[in-house]
Amino acid sequence: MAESLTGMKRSHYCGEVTEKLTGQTITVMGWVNKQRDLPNVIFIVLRDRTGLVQIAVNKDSENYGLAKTIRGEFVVAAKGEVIARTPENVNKNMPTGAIEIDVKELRILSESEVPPFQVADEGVAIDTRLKYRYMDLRRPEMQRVFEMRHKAAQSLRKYLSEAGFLEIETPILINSSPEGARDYLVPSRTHMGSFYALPQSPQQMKQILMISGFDKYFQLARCFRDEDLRADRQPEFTQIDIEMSFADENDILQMTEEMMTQMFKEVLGVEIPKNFPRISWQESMERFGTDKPDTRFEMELKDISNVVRGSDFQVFSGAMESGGSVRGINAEGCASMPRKQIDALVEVAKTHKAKGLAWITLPEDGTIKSTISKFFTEEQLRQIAEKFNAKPGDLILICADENKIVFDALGAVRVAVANKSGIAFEGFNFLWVTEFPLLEWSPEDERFYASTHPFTSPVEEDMPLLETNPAAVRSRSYDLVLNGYELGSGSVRIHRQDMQDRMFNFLGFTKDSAAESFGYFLEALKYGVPPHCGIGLGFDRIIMIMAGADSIREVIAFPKVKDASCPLTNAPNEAEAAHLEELGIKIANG
RNA sequence: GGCCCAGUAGCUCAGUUGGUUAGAGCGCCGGCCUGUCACGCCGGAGGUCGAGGGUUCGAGUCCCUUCUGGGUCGCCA
Repeated sequence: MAESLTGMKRSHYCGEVTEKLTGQTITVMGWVNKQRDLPNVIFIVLRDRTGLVQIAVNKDSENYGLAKTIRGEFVVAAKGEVIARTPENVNKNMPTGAIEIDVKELRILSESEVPPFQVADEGVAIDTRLKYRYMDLRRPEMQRVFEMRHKAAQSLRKYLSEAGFLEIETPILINSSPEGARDYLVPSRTHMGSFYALPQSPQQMKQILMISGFDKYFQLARCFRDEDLRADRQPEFTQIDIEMSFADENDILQMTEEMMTQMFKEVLGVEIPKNFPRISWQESMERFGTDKPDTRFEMELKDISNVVRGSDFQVFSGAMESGGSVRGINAEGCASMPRKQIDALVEVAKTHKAKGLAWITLPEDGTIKSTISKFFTEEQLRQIAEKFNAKPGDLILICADENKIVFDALGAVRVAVANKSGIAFEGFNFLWVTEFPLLEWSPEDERFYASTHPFTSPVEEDMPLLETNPAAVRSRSYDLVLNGYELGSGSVRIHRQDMQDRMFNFLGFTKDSAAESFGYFLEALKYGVPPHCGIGLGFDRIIMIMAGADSIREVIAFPKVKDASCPLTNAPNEAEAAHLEELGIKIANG
């Protein structure tokens, strides 16, 4: 039977019991990691969040009978003397392996049914782990992750506080915003038929805080987006949300760099080189085919449009005639890649709407082979290879199409090749990608939308293009990228009413529709707005990369699965009829 | 919404060309074992092969549908 705690007080964590405590009487409490029942003694290995320690109950002990009944995952309190083990009995695989606790008093604080899986097990399926997340989280590696997460949050708070930022909470129940991700809606009881929305980010509230005079703000803000999940995307996540006034992009970038390097140093002990590289969005696309390049390896894209111009190969000439381009990458040392693997790369390209890939191989014997040798002489092929600085043993993969498709396809193929060819991915390569296009054309709606949000400041000198070539207008925006992941983005905001009006006007808002969507915000813009800018960084994603995890679920205590449900709580669940009625809600097809 | 992958004991998995009573390791239960530490030894329990339908003399295995999970495209200001 489980007993109460009365009279026992934990004096040490399991992992803290070292040889220095030899001879002392201590009390530890924890979960039973393992029980070994030998003829004359029962060993129990206790676990808490600091580690493991072995306790021993001898056959002649009054606690022996109780110890016999102890099973895995029982919660146990043990008081006893720390004993130094004899040299031959030291367990070198355990940090506390030089000692054990000779139990004088033993209590079962709580019993456990046979657990669905063993805490020590590795490779348990994710849905099982999440259903019994409390068991899963007992695993030492999970405990380390959340310890790290905590340290990271502490480091950020310390840095920002010392830099003069104030942590201010913003509401979770806000208005739905017309652009951007799908909002989670919350029905209002007091305003039947009206809904709150959960924030996708505290964007407008933090800008209002700038208008309010809190010139440096931050928050570890919970954000919500009702969109499909990915390995690095959850519907509910934490953002390091920052905004500062009387500052421009240089201030934000420099501050963020300091904050991140300090955090990596404090949490991982890793020195990140100062001055993160900065490249424009345009350059990023042309060199890497993506706006979030993994720069731990090169394999950059090369434009060979000029080399193949005028060729008889319809795929190439057609792409260029319609304004596209012919580009490729050099998969170094991949000339002997099996056909099957190349086909897999072609499939990757096709996923991104490319019609296919052409390739040129340079076998070690100095010859040159290609899928397009029908259309090009050997000299022309060598000319192309030259463009890629290709040498014997290399494989060149080429894509021709409209630019967006070429970039998307080759960007994805570049990563796929890197994954396949066993390139060592080491270190933490931060970089800034700046000057994203301000606007994005939507073919379905036949109009431009703000690429980020409608408060992003354009690059001043591009403003005239708003009327002539809107797609070419750059924004004063910046993304922080780490190892191929977008950690977050930010921008200099529009702080002048006239420019904000011009943007809304361009985006097709009428005075009324703008007022309806952003009324309070537009109103606030009338009363003195400091120049300001900010950034939002995905905290979970940063921790994922720091922890070396391949899924964001590994660093969120209670994450959602693919369909945005929670295997532990079974959220979401159906509402009571009475509750719905109170809210004035009828479920269609119910 | 599309595409790809997986689903066999509590957990992780094997199961050949469609062929006898579906296996292993761990875990669990019982017994034994003079200090183990991934303790060891012996024995035992435990299965709707995700579900439903079909083909077949015969289906874990082939086909269809469906469910669950993972990845991804769309989507994600």
